[in-house]
Amino acid sequence: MLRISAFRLLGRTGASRLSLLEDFSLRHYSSDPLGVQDDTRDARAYFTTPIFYVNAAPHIGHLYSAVLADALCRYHRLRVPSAAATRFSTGTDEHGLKIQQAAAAAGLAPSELCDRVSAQFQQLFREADISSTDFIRTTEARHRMAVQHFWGVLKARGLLYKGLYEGWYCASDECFLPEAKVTRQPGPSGDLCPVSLESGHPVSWTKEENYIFRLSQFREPLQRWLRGDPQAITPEPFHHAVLQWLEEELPDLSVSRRSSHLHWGIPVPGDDSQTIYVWLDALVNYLTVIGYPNAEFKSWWPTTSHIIGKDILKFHAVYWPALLLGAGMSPPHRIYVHSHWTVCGQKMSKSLGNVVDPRTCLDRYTVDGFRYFLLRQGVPNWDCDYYGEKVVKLLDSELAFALGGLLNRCTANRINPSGTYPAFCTTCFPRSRHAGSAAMAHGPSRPAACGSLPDRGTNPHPLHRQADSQPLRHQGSSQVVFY
RNA sequence: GGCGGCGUAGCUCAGCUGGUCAGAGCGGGGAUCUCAUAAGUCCCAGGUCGGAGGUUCGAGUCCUCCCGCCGCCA
Repeated sequence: MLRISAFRLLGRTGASRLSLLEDFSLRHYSSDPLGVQDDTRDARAYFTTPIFYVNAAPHIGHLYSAVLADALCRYHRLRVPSAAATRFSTGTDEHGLKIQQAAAAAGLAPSELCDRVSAQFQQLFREADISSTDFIRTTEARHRMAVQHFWGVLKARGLLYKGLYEGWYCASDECFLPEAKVTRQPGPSGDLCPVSLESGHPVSWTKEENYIFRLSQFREPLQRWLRGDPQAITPEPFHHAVLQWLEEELPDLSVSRRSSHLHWGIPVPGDDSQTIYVWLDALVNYLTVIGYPNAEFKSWWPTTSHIIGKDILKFHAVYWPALLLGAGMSPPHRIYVHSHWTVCGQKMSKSLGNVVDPRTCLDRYTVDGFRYFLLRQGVPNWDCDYYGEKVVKLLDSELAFALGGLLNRCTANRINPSGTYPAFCTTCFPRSRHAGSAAMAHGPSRPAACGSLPDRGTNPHPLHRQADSQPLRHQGSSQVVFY
């Protein structure tokens, strides 16, 4: 879809904004992978990525979420150009036992660790040209206030109660587990130790008093919400998956932990012995950003679209809507779910050593190139596979040869001696923060602007590299490339 | 074991709500251009739409059974 629309944009002379938007609305691209049929057209829209846990450096899955959200956001801006109509939030999730433990291991205060890793995410998103309007960190004061207020609302509505929880608890995963999800493995001393069936992390029998959220009460309202809005969660298989979860028993949710064990978080209002469960804490960020609990947030909620990975579907499609209903609010307008990227057919993992550094990709394939690849080759419904050759071939074929070839022909002196070009529509191509973006080039200045682009010198296949092991070379040459 | 999702050209995927008896990109084969970055343009081959039944005037699309993969529950 991007190719076609880019083609059309380039081909048009003096395209007005209105006719352009009309054109878009008239076209029927059934290949649109996200099923974006924005039925709240001309309304303001608020897009969010998940907030990313700062226990590790960002990977391409994080970037993929951000790029998807960015694309949706930019698309909405094209439809509704007013600066006040679109809002896009991303950020970092900075509370939790893992952060607490990782910081201790590194000899840092948790806040120092958070500052470092959050900065990495911010840097990545800047480099990737993610046009978010907000970046939130759950350690901010406004967030603490929002969460505590939200808690107070739930409490006032009788949806929280103190309960004694007894069961297996996994500190690493920060969750309680039913017996069925626990297995035994040989421990260091040879005896069998209980571990999580999923993660393999140790679990221990825990008996403690926590605050419990009456999640079970929302099983039917959640079902009604989803059945009443088949588009609430897309793609459709994920909608089905959530409905299936709701066919089963939905037990109440423990939403706090002992402060003596977990102190890096937000204390329960009026009870310092308990810390608010990190997922409740994290999910409220979506409200914090838009001003909750001040009344202003209502102008952005619920016209909200969450872009999430499938691994956190349950939190966003079951717990979060239930919490919102409990607090007297509507669930989000849309939840767009994407799958994961594998690398050469294998899941990324540190132990395999195949984690792909997104900043390396942005450098190697250019920012727009890698963004294009993620959007063009990504299929939300399925896990998609990344390998260097695939990226290179796609960019060569579609950007360099097809689109780039068109540009070069149009700008060649033999073909266009007067150097006359249509002006770029600035609505469609807002000034990029990246120097050298071809979109900046218009009119006679194009050659000069494009001259700053990486060129291919004498190498006929500049992006053809063996298994993304060699970086693109920049050579001094008068020839330019569209990227 | 129960429930749910998925299975479309060599590869990656569109094909939503039954109706030009299936398309795109890549890959493959052929032709052509030499203007522009040794690239472009055009044409072609390639599909038991997992298998078998059924409903229907008509099914990739609906129903049943079977096979395979994935997920949830037990």
